[in-house]
Amino acid sequence: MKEKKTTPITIKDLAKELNLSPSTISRALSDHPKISQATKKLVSDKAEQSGFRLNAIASSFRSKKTKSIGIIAPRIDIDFHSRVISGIEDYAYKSGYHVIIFQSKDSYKMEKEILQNLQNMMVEGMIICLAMETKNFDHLKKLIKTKLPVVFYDRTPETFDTNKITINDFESAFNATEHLIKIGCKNIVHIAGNQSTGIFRARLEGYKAALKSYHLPLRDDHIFVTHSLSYQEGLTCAEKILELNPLPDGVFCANDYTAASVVKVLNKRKINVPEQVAIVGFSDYPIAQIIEPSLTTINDRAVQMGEAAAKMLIQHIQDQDFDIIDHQVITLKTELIVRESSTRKA
Amino acid sequence: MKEKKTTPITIKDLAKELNLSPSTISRALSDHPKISQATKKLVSDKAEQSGFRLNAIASSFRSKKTKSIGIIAPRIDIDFHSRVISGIEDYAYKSGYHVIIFQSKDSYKMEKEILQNLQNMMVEGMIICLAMETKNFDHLKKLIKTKLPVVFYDRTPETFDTNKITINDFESAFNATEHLIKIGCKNIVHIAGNQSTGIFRARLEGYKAALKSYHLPLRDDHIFVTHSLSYQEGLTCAEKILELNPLPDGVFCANDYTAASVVKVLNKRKINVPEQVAIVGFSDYPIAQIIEPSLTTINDRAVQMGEAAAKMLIQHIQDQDFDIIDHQVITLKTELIVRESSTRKA
DNA sequence: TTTTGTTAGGCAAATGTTTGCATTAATTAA
DNA sequence: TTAATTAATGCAAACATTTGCCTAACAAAA
Repeated sequence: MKEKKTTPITIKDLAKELNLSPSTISRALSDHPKISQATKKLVSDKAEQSGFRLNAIASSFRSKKTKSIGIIAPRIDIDFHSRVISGIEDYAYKSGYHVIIFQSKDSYKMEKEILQNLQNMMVEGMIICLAMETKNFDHLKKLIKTKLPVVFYDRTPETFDTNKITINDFESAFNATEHLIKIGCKNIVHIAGNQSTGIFRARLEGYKAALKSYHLPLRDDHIFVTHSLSYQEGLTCAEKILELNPLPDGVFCANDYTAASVVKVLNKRKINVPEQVAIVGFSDYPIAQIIEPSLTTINDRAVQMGEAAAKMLIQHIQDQDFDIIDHQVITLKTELIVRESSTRKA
Repeated sequence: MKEKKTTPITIKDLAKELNLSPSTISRALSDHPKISQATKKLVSDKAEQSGFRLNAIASSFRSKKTKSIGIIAPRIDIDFHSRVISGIEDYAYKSGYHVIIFQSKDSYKMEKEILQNLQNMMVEGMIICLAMETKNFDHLKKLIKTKLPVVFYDRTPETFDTNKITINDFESAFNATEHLIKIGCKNIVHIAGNQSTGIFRARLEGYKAALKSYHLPLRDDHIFVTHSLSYQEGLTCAEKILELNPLPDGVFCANDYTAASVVKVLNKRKINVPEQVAIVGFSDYPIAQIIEPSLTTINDRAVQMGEAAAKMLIQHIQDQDFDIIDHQVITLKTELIVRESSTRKA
């Protein structure tokens, strides 16, 4: 029953068959300039015809180039991350790299463990979004000291300088809040994300700054801090918002899940969105277009963020000129997408 | 400016320092029974203290075990796939494997190309969801002939037998339709997926079978076949449904995006869901809970599908007993989740 | 004492490719 | 004709680890 494992054809086999040396085969296969066109054709034809495949492991072993990059994301079944990763994979594939993906599940322990694995695997670079639990950055600093190219996205280290791709969360939040003010809101609530994470602090600050700059009062009971901006937490916040007196006339949420929850609860209570309460979310998740009324939100450029991260990383891997760069920070433009939830009749 | 590249510590270095042979170090590190506890401790302490890391590439090269599995999905920024992949990664990680991910973008050409790459990389197994374009299965048959363990999920080959994990699309669709019938619908429309794909054909058949088994007439103009079940296509279908005379009293959609579109359009036209038209979707995407009214749908077990695929694959990789198995098919139970869009007042 | 067995570890080959350097053949300049 | 140059290819080492087989040392059995 047991079939004999067919041993794969190697470069040596080809060499023997063609009466050439292994080195010539190797060079012909990688289009080396010192090999004649005739020989190259000979080799590639033979390779094709005999079903030869280059052993990538042996090749990596010898050349020290694995053509692989590691990704650590908190999880991949979240719209934002799956889009970033899609962008990374796209760009990487076009550049001849492949991606190895791990989920930290927002655990510090996992993050450290994965980092170890990835280094053993000799990836040529890494793209990382920090786990929420991560407060100690020693493992990351140590990693960077090894000179392995690393790029962080979205949730990035704050206590030291490194390569990052982010959006301007402060400004985006400012714009979102300003938009509410401009359509006439005077009493604006914010549903905030976990304050141990920089981007959510920045969004809160942006909200505050907008109020301040328009001389609107800042009320503590207008800020609702959640743990993970989940749909569930959004529902609870919405209930609490309804108890506020007077009822706010605008809500800026740090993501679209919570914003959608608020819309839903207000709809149920027959409170008109946007006339009575206008709502702005963050991230432009698919639901933003689908819910009724459709949701004004911030396009957070997830796919582009992935592409930019991959591009930056691969430049650092390949380009000599980048050796001189200590670290690089790219901030992507965001865009306020105005939809029904903040469009009041004139 | 250029820092000297610190050469990594190898097994040989450890051997020299401890006056042991490389083979002993290797065995100690992998907990070989023939090495004494004392030596193991010595070695692992020294390894720890000196920052040694085992070169996984060299190890793979020699042992022919890469501990990696390849995934080919149409895309990863779609809820269903990102959840499946999350399930795969989870299970694989626990079992000591890592995953390399590629997106075929539903292109046949890409699929073939990726397959080549993956084989060169010497992954120990592959998990594949077919590209929509793929009609010719030669590349896959050839792959399977190499004895490399492969598991397909969701969109699986139909012209030959192989390892698969699917749900019972026919039965799920039957149940969904039956549910509509049982709440009193007599005039049910189906929004179908691309009919070149087996699972969408099966869903259509399930719909038809349910009508038949309840002696309801089957009308051609009640079936709307879409290209990719997108939100946009859902909107167009919904408009066409409104032109039907009489207006249908139930809609079964092959996914939640189109279902959400229909809900949205009907809401806009002030047609009451579920009283006038009841709606059932498929897949239990996050939006299903968020839209108003919330959507009755089929839980398609995406995460479990990923876990099951990884489990099956890893068994085939590791377990001698599986050599005797030619192919294996697992069909997961689905679940009808009844929500507001099909709950009529008694 | 000799034989047998056991335990812990060493030797050296093997893995498939790449690459610096050497070599050969062919061409050109002198 | 010969030296110098160029083009095309070969040689052999190197990469870090694993593994089949061998051996030394010691203990137990005969």
